[in-house]
Amino acid sequence: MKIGELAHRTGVSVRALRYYEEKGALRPDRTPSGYRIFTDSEIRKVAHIQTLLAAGLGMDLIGEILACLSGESLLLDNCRERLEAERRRITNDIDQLVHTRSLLDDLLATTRAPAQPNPVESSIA
Amino acid sequence: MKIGELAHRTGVSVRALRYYEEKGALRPDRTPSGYRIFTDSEIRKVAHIQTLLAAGLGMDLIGEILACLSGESLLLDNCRERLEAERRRITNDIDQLVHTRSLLDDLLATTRAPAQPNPVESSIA
DNA sequence: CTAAACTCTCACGTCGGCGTGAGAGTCAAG
DNA sequence: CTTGACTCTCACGCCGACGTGAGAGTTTAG
Repeated sequence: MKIGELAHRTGVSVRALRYYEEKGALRPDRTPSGYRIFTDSEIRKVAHIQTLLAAGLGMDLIGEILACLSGESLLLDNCRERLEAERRRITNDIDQLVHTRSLLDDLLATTRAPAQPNPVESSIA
Repeated sequence: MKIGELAHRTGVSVRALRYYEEKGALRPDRTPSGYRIFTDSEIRKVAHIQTLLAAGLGMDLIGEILACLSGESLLLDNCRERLEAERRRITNDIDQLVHTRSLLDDLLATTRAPAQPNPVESSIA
């Protein structure tokens, strides 16, 4: 498929897709005239990129990761260390967010407290 | 205390403290000559600002929150709604991060799996 | 064959949370 | 009174993930 369709099917802008390629996260083929051609599997990759971006990883690292994965699996040890570092950072972020959420709860509670039925928490809380 | 000491005691740069004031999150007095004068309680406020920033809230909202709190408690309903929206966003972010973390675990596992002792998870996991 | 719809490659604009001088006033120590 | 450490107010710089034209070629429907 061409870039417009991929954009439509992933909900990601054309510009963003080109940017992902620029960073090495996507490696589409080209038609003789220069148009990018993507396969269905790229849809999943785009979803992964979005997920990793949302988790705070930079495109440079994501590019390396996807390059390792699609090129030929088995990441360089170098790359593994960076991934493990990111994993630790994410765990810290989670703890931090949980803490911050209770801070917000305090703010919301101490300023007024209308009766509230149990609001069904995050799957983890 | 003056801004340099507050910076030293909070670990936040002088520039950042001035920026927080500019956004209405801090409201220091001034000496006749124009120097900002902070009280000890500002130390806690700065910590809160850092926490909220790390959780992804913008300085504009943080400014409103701290203004409400320090001015006189009881947030405007308007402000409460925004806080509750942020709370929901944070819960979503947490779920998202937990999901992303397991994605990273998959990546790290499927590419190689050396014996690993239990690495002690986040307090919540 | 033509016009609309897509796509291509530059390349500059944006936004937020500060960093980093520039130039000038202020305060404490000797 | 001077010197050096702080502080003040502009105001431009930075970085990352795109947005947004500009100008030009490609493809497809009628």
